[in-house]
This record gives sequence, structure tokens and C-alpha cells, in this order.
Amino acid sequence: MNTLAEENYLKSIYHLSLNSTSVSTNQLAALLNTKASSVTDMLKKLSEKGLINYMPYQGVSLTAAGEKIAVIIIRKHRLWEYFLVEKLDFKWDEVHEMAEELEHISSNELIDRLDKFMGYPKYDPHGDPIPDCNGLFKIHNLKAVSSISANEGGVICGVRDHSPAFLQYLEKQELTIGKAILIKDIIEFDRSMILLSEGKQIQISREVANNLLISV
Amino acid sequence: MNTLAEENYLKSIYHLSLNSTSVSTNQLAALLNTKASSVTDMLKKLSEKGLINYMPYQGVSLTAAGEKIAVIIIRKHRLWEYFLVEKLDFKWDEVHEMAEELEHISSNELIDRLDKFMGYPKYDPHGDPIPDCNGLFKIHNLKAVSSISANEGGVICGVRDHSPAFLQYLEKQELTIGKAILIKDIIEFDRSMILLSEGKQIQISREVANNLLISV
DNA sequence: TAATAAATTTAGACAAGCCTAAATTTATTA
DNA sequence: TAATAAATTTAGGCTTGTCTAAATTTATTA
Repeated sequence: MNTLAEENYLKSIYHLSLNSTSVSTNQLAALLNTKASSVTDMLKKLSEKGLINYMPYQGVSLTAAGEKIAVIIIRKHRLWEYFLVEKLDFKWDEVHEMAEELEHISSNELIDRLDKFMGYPKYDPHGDPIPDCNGLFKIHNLKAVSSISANEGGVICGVRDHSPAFLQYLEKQELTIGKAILIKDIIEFDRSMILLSEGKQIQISREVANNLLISV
Repeated sequence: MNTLAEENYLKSIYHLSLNSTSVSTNQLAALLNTKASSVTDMLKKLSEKGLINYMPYQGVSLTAAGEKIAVIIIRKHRLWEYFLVEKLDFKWDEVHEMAEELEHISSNELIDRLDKFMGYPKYDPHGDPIPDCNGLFKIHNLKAVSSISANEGGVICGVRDHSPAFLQYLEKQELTIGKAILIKDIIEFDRSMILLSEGKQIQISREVANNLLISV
């Protein structure tokens, strides 16, 4: 099996790959809170193991084998988050750190049974899709609230920023997964938005609108 | 916090301390599948951290601080085993390795909520007592079946050997936790025993009787 | 109790994964 | 396109936890 550090690198490469075909050393260093030179060391190792495509100075991408491992880790992370929120009553802003540890528990049988125990959930508490036991999942096509126009609306289905601070703010504003919203108005000055949700008006900044995702 | 290796040493010292006041370097090396010299290195480290009492050549014991940590790890181990068996339908011989990983998940809040979720169980699937959130638990006074006489009996409440092979054997013989048994006869030749359990006669070897624990 | 055996510790190495500092490659800009 | 800046890699080192081999201490036994 792979070490904890290797798994975290694969996971990070996977996440960064969603925004660009190739991932740079510095991007990884920033995300993993480490130094570029440490990243280079690990990239060589992962490359030798056949888990990434790596050409010095040219960035990296996952091989099929590497992606498979990354997706399993993400499956574990999201299923544990679901468990913590739905079964142990944690709040959605409290579970990330615990899931970061739990995602490295090696047994796949364990995670498959956990999945069954919870009724095969499709989305985690932040709206992110949970890969099935074969690593398959649909990336549903969400839009940032900031990208839609006045008098349009949709249902909140995800967040771009997963930080506790942002999640706590949304919780307080009752802008949580599943809530329907409508854009009432967009303030020209700072492009902040007035939303209507469950009959209440809520004003959110451009920053918040950028990080709140809806299906339209 | 402590490293994974440190936690495993503390846990091992705790378990070995149940049979003798002082634990030797070689005992630890055997249990931890490592070399005596590696054990010595770690004992110095744990001693400096104030978690063990260590005098070179004289063996070790846990300090109050060390025991506290060890008991929390055992609490985690047993609660996760209970979860795996009661909620995820694993068999009692399948859960040890998974629990060995899960016991190192750091959050105490998580384990306390898991405890609550399961209704504060008192014993794990092998009959071992689960320490409460303060580390308290009763060591119930069990006897090996081999230590009792013909026409005496009791209820199966634990095992001394936790190996899958032994547990699978007991499962097949239906000699599981909670079953009442009575000693019908003891064969003088090899001191094997004829048990009566739920109307059925079962013959077990001395070896098995030594590792099967009952409350009388 | 002296000699031997067993247990334990010390010394010196090694791999993983990280670091800093220096060198190299690629990108940018005058 | 030459010079500079940014990104990346290389070189050499550190810590943790392990190892083997040698030295030391404790236990056993003749």
C-alpha cells in the first residue's frame, strides 16, 4: 500500500487537476503546506511508482493508477464526513479534520460497508459527490451564485470554499444545501447580491456569491 | 500529541503490565514485532516525556500520564470494534486489524459521540470491558474454563486468545459470548473437557479451555 | 563464585519525508 | 534577444523509527 504522505500528494494532485490539465510543483507545495523541494522529491517517488506522469519542470498529472487511488481516498473522505454529520451529529464545519485522518484507514471492505450502512449517499454534507465503490460519480454542473443574473435562481448544491468560517457564516444565514434561492437584485457598486430564500431577504457579498454553488 | 509508534508502545506496555508489575525490553520487542535495540531507543524517548518509569536493565512501567493515554487508546480500539460488529456486521474475528488503525484517530470528541451513538456499550465483541470517557472500567473477575471442576459452569464472557483462528473455532462450536456452559466431564488422559451448552455436548481441548473465560 | 548465557544497551547506519541554500531551467520584459 | 525574474531541481542535512553488530550488564549454573 501507499504511505500517508503519498496518499495526500495524490489527493492534492487530483484536486488541483480539476482546474488545469497540468499541476505545478509550487501549487502542490502551497496546498500541502510544504516546500517546493520536498514536492520534487515526492514527485520522483510517485513517478517511479507509476502513479503520476512527471517530466522535470513540466508539471504533473495522475496516471490511471494514480487517479484510481485518489478517487478512493476522496470516496473515503466524503463517506466519513457523511457519517460524522448524519450519524454522530457533527456540524458541517466540524468534520473536515477528522475526515482527513479517517480517509487513510486502509480497508476498502470497511468503507463499502459504511456506505451500505448509510444507504449509499450520493453527496457529502458540503454537496460534493461521493464516488461509488468503483470510483464512479457524476460531477454535477453547478454555477456560482455570482455568475447568474437578477430574477434568476436555483437550489444551493455546493460550496467552493470549505473553510469552517465560510460554512459557519452560511449556516447562520440559513444558506445551506438544499435551500432554494432567487436573486432579487445586484448592487452595482460592489456587485453584492440580494437573495430571496424562504421568504427572507439576505444580502451577500460578491466574495460569498463566488463561493456558493447552485444548480439552475 | 503522540506519534503512532509511541501510542503503540504505550498500549503494549499497558497490556503486558496486566501480567507483571514490570515489563521487559524483550517482551515489548516480541509483542511489537521489532528488535530490542529499537525498543530501548523508544523507551528513552517515552521516559523523557514522562510517560513511563524506566531504569536501564530494570524494565518499565507506565506513569499515571502514560496509563491515561494507553487507556484512551484501548477505549478507542474497543468502541471501534463494537461499531464494526454491531453496526457494520463484521464478524468478531475480522475486526482487530481495522481497529488497530482506527484507535489512532485523534479526536476524543469523535469517540465520545460514537460511544453515545451506540448506547454506551460496556463490553466489546470479545467480552473485553470498554473504558468510559474518563478511562474508568471494571475488570470483571473471569476464570478460565480449564480452572473449574466437573459439574460446575458459568457464562462465557471473554477470551484470552484473540486470534482469528481461535475465534473462528469458537464461532463454529457456538461457544460465543453470553452462552451458558456446564462442565460435564473432564478426561483424565489429556484433561480435555466435555461441555454442555444449550443441550448440546461439546468436547474442547485443554488448550481451548485455557483460553475461554467464564463468569461463575 | 567463576564462567557462561541471556538480556539489554550502545554505536553506527539507513529510509522516509521534510528542510535550507545553491544551482539550473523556464518565463518575462526591457 | 539579452538580462532579469520566477519556478523548479539538486545538494546536503535533519528527525523519527527502524536495523545489525558489538559492548555491557544481569542472571544462571557448574
